[in-house]
Amino acid sequence: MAEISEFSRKVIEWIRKIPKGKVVTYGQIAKLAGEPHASRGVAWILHSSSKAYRLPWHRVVNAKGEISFPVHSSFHRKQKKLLENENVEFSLDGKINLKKFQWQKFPKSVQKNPKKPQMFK
DNA sequence: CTCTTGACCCGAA
DNA sequence: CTTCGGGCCAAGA
Repeated sequence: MAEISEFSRKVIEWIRKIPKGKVVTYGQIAKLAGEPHASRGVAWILHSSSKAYRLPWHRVVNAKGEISFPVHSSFHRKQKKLLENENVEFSLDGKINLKKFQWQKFPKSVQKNPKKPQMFK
């Protein structure tokens, strides 16, 4: 196993815990892993480690509930098919109803953190 | 070793 | 509505 940071390990761990029929956004995983702004790293970890760790990468979508791949891409069609096989519904626009299918690990109150250190003006 | 890239998210203008 | 920039991570050249 390659030596990876704790963050990556958490990301992989969380992804493996995604229940069937649920989807998670990149930002969601990043928050769960303790890095609210590391959604980019999450994406790359999936991209790179999905094969090595056998991760359900198809359950990870962007914040819009849409598959990140181009519509004409075979990956897009493959991911959509995998999700539909898990009873995940797509709208006509190809979007997923996050209200129903997003995997919410913790309540909303936790998502809004009263302490926001950075971002000075 | 450094530099670039990649399947992104969020907020501001 | 669109466009832009900042932020984080790891792997590859």
